[in-house]
Amino acid sequence: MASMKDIAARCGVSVATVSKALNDHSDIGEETKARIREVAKEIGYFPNSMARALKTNHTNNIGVLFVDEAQSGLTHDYFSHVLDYFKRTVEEKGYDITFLNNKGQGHMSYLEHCRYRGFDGVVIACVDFFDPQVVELVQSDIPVVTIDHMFNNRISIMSDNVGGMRDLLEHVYSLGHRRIAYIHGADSSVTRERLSSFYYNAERLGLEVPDEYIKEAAYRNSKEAAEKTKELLDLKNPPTCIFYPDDFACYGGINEINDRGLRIPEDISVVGYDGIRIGRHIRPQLTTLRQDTGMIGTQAGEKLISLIERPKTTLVEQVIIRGEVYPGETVKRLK
Amino acid sequence: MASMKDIAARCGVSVATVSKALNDHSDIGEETKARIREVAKEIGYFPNSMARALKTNHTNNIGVLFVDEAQSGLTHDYFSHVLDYFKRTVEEKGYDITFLNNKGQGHMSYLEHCRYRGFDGVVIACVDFFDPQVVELVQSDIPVVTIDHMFNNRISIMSDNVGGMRDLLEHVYSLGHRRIAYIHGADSSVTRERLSSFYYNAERLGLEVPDEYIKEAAYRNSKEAAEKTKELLDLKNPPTCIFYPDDFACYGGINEINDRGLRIPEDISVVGYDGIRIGRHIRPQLTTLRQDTGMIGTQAGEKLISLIERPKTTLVEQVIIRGEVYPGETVKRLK
DNA sequence: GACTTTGAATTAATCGTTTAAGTAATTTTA
DNA sequence: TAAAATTACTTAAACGATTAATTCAAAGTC
Repeated sequence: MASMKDIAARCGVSVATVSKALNDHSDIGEETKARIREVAKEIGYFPNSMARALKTNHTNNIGVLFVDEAQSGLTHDYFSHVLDYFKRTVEEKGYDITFLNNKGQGHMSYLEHCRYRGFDGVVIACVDFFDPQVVELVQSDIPVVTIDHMFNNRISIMSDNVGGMRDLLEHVYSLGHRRIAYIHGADSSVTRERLSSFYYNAERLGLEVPDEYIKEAAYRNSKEAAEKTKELLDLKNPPTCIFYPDDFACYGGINEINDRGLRIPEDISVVGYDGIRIGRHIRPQLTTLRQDTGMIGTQAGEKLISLIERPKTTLVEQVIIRGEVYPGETVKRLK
Repeated sequence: MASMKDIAARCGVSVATVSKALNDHSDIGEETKARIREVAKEIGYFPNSMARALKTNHTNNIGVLFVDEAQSGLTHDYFSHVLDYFKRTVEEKGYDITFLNNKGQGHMSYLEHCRYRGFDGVVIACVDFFDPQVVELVQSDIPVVTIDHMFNNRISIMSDNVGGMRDLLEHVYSLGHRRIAYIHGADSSVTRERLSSFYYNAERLGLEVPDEYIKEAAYRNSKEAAEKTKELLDLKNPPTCIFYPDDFACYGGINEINDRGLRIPEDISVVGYDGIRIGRHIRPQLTTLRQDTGMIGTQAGEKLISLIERPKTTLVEQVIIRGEVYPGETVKRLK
């Protein structure tokens, strides 16, 4: 409400002087600066972000594109934690975050929406990375950081799926398991990484992986996971341990197993992926790979701001964030 | 990037004409309008929201204040769903949402942050409603909708805690339970509503509620819930059913009960609150009160937009959103 | 003492829109 | 047919900031 004009009037100087004083330019006298700053505080002045953005071409606002299939990514345990850390990181540096969408006035595309709002940068996660609108946005001149998907010449923050799957497999192997099945998620770059790591490390460890041990079920879909579990349990030579697409889906498998009167982990072992909070609060505690959402969100924030503020000197790279095996109680030590 | 100036140049008209044509004013000829619209589409013109906001004093941007204790409310299952629906509702009407915070540049208060960004309105949930900065914001002239907390002369959307607790109690009563304990959450207006409804309806149903049946444990804290559960189970005359602050906390109680070798619901019944998604995917399915996050979020969005666009004719009221008992499998039918 | 430099401010243009007020041409009205 | 009304524009100011260019006085230099 209070503008520079008000301060200028009260101090008997021009608006330009006020602007320069508040931005601490060198060509304003110290006493004048002090007086202006005092009056500014007194009348509760804060700059108008729109006016400033109009002139400076930067808004201190970051666009967030998190679009889950049906939902908005907000209700996705893994991504909501990532977003939470991202938010805290950028807010501390004076940036705000606004959700990107393509549903609004005039059906703007994501890129158009970015220009409309003048976002300084964008973080993208949890979307269909083959959506033409997403591709268009990534290829534009707007600073972009993607999470869990790589693009050429763009910064991405990647959860270490290859290492995570290796660690999980080694963990389970070290507990004596040799017949391990993997119900993987729907096709995506994340799925491919985990799956190829699974095959690679299984071979390295000398495990046999019959084709019928590999199934597909949608992420976060307990029903599909239960169905695939049923198929696995019905095999002549069933696995001793089943890997699931994620923790949520894993509970679908657990239900199916319990429904058959089998116990976990005594009769069969299960392994999730993500490390969702509730998994540590329900018995038996889920054996899973805890993805480091804190580091992923924080790194995404820091890299994006660096890219915005120092485009030349910011290294465009893929940052790999390691996860950690959470031992839990759902994998039995064999013999 | 493309501005009205570009369109004006290409069409050989003034910028004012372009503005009026695109806003469909009546004093521009139809053919001219058509031509301008065509060129606008052709060069991919979209208005600059900052410039427009500067002039019109409205941004089509809504501030969201969701601040959980440690977290940001994003990782809170109940609120993240509410926010998700809120987001969809307002985005469809051309509004964007930006998170409010007081951590940024110059440590702006929430209200200052609102003025800085020029939010057309604000939705508040999941915060400490006694925080002076929150109070200041609510009392300001900015259109506000609060969720789950009432302020005088302000619109609020309230989950029906009184009705929810009544329905739960009646449900459990109808299954034959007479000794019902309640571990309630930390003090807040929500807690008070539920607790007083618990007492009121217990009396109405002729239930005796000994003081030692009422305990307090923090929301979403499975450890505290487990401790209180232990105290309840150790009573000379333990309850046959325990109510928890919320679903998440309920799992703490379930663990404690299982650790004692007691079965749910055969030996003791438990009841949560919220209706979190995972509760329907883990056996035994939680008996709980499903709060209607969809309706709460949607109503909050619609009322706020109404307040923004039609301040005079928008009824300032408390909208109560009923929940629904989800029967689940954790309450035993007694005889 | 005339000339340059430095310091501290002001002026004016600009960012991309919106909109009240003005203008010129055409049409309507009596 | 002259005055009034309508149509279709343009001009110019404004929103609240930033910043290049300018001014003017005081101080420094030779």
